[in-house]
Amino acid sequence: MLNQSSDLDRLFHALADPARRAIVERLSRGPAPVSELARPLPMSLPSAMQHLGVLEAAGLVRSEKIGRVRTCAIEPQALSQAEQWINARRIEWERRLDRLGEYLKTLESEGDDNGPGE
Amino acid sequence: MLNQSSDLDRLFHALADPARRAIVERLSRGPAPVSELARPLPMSLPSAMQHLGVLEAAGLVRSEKIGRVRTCAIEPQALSQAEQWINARRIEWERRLDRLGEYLKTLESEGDDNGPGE
DNA sequence: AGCATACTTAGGCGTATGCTTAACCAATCG
DNA sequence: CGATTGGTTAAGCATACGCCTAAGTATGCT
Repeated sequence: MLNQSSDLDRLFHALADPARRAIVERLSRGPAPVSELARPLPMSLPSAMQHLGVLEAAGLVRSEKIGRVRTCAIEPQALSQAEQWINARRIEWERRLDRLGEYLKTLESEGDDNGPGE
Repeated sequence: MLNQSSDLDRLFHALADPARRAIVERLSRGPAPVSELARPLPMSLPSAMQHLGVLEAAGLVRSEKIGRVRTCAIEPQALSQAEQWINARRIEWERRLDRLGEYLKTLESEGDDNGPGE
């Protein structure tokens, strides 16, 4: 595949799965070991670990192994990136709607009768 | 909060692809026909249409066919849902960090020596 | 009518994803 | 030390994804 998987690709992909979002939700309330993250999930431990791997690859989760326990924690910055992309889109369409509003006002005050450009 | 899952699944999945994000970015600047959305993408028209289908299934894009031209437009509300989920997570961990801060302050002022819970 | 345009549908192909079980470390515990 | 607990690796399999080409439909132009 030609895919060079950008940061956002990995981020959104990581969030596109209920199990992974559940993990993020849990970790938003505080760090936890792997087994605790896996327990509520309807799947085997290795599968849960795979999801954890995806989250870690996306930079959403950081983990450290102490003794035989790996403790996971959320990495808030990563989520911010996704938020920023979404925000940027909103800014764009809001600005566009503003321009459209201005334009319509102009038409109104000038009594011009051209159809709207879009 | 436990389950409108598949909505978010579709949403984040839709955003996890650069071609689809490119389409959303383009549509944030205003409506466009299918062919214009497809032109800049490094793929065939049918493939682009498939992406469009994913975006539409996710509720991110709405489209209407007039004559032989299908015009697509963005559906801002859909993106808001994703934003809200992300926001909710941030609220949670910020509140958690606040509580942690309070706790540490308490320890400091009381000179107590119990190990930290987390 | 004949032809171009703008999609749309159908079928197929290779890779990625998600899940499972079984086996394998490594750090405790009795 | 041997058993248990917590995690990791390996191998396999079914399905989903993303892409393609080829052919089909519907609209508009001349």
